[in-house]
Amino acid sequence: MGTDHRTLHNRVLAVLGPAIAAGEYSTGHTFTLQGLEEDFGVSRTVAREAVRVLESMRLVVSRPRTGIRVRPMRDWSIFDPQLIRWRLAGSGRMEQLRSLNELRAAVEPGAAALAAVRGDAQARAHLVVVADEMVRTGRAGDLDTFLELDIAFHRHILELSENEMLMGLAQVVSEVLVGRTSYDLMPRHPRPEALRLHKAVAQAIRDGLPDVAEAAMRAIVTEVVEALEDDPTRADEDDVPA
Amino acid sequence: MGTDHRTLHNRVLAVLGPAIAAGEYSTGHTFTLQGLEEDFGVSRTVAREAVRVLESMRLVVSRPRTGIRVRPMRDWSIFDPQLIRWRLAGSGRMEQLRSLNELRAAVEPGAAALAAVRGDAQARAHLVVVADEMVRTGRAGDLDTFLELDIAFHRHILELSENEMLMGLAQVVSEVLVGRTSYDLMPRHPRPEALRLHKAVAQAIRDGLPDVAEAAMRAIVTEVVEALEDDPTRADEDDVPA
DNA sequence: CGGACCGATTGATATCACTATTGGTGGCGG
DNA sequence: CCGCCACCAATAGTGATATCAATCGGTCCG
Repeated sequence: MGTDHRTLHNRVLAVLGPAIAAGEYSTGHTFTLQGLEEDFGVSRTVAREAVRVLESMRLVVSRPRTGIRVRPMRDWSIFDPQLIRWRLAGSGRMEQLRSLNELRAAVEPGAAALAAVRGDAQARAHLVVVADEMVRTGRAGDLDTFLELDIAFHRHILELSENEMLMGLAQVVSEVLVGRTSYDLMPRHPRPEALRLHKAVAQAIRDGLPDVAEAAMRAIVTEVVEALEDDPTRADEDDVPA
Repeated sequence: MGTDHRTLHNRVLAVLGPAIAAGEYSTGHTFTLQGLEEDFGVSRTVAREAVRVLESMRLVVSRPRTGIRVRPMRDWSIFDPQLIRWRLAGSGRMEQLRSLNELRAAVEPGAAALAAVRGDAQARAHLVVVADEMVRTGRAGDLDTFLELDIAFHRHILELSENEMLMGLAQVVSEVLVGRTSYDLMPRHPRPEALRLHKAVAQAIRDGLPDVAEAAMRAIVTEVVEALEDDPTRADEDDVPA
């Protein structure tokens, strides 16, 4: 799930990235390579590679004489799944989740409608299988498996849309779902209503009913957005599994 | 506008990135650092930094003994503006533009609606100024200035939505607009209808009319999608400016 | 006020030692 | 004779260090 920590520069990034993403260094703050070397106890090579990655995410710019400068947040590549993960780890988590879910609310209903008319029949039918699995594991309270299925479900729909950009959002959606679960923002049992809606989306897509699929998906994502706005720290009640 | 070519690793990326993005190396193809050093005549450090960037974009994975392996396209961070630019430079340009515009069609109308109710009055009013400028330079046939204004216009709306993720799409939209212009997919004079619609969006947002803004924006982006589908190689007629 | 200079800092290269992965190889057992 | 397992060695990436080049910001002097 997490980033590959085998390499040193990734371990530097695992600290530096979240720190910058969380706004601990204000826009315009400058690092020096030497400072990073000393702070993290790594060689110049490693420090530079870490900076290169941050630079490619547009979090910083590196220039001679000036050092490594934190860029304004508006420049960041905020669709980068790595950056999303970093930000979800920080204090602005709720705000970040809200933004992401608003994006999902804007995009996923349309994607569901496309999926109902574009995918091939077999792939669309498979969605119902996944939805059924979700219902089963959801009732059983197996959150880890449920998460996997939830990700697979939404990814599958985005892929059925046959639009590259929507398919690309699958990574973003995946991070949202993982983040929501790993930070205990999911109820211990998914809401029955949510399970029903997932099943409804799957069936509508299988049956080639774009309007129904869109409406049901819209219900899913708007429910999520509202749940976050209602009670940011605790999403739902429900009793504890065995 | 383009990438900073001052550094060597960026020059390597400027060749290697588009090549991978264009699919010239099939999934699973492996490079070696040594091979890259020799092919580009650069040192190991530079080759490694380039690989780090490709890795952070999820185009490749680098592992000992295996080499640097091209990942399947589904894994790529296709919202990375750099990657978008690389792909727009390649042979799949039309397909890429189509996907991007479908994304815009999904997102920008909703963003316009949000902008009409969220932004502060002064910022919303400024949009009308930009739209007027667009009409003027559009009629004059000054495509470069028009491009800048067009980018500013759409970015401004996305920023008024006060949603980080939508604001992040401004970079994507910017790449689309730049790409469409620099690859001569824009008519020499923007369509009068398009100009009118931009003005309508601006006024609706200024006047706090989300439904009107959404409808007008929808008209803009669907027109763009359809124009691409009608005639992929030539977007419009119109006579040559003075 | 403007231009030349200085030094701090990144950019680039070369080289060395280390480590992880893999694929072969040989031995043992079924 | 075939298959499985452990071990070994080749291969490539990983990390550290030293050194020089290029850049640019600020300062000092004319």
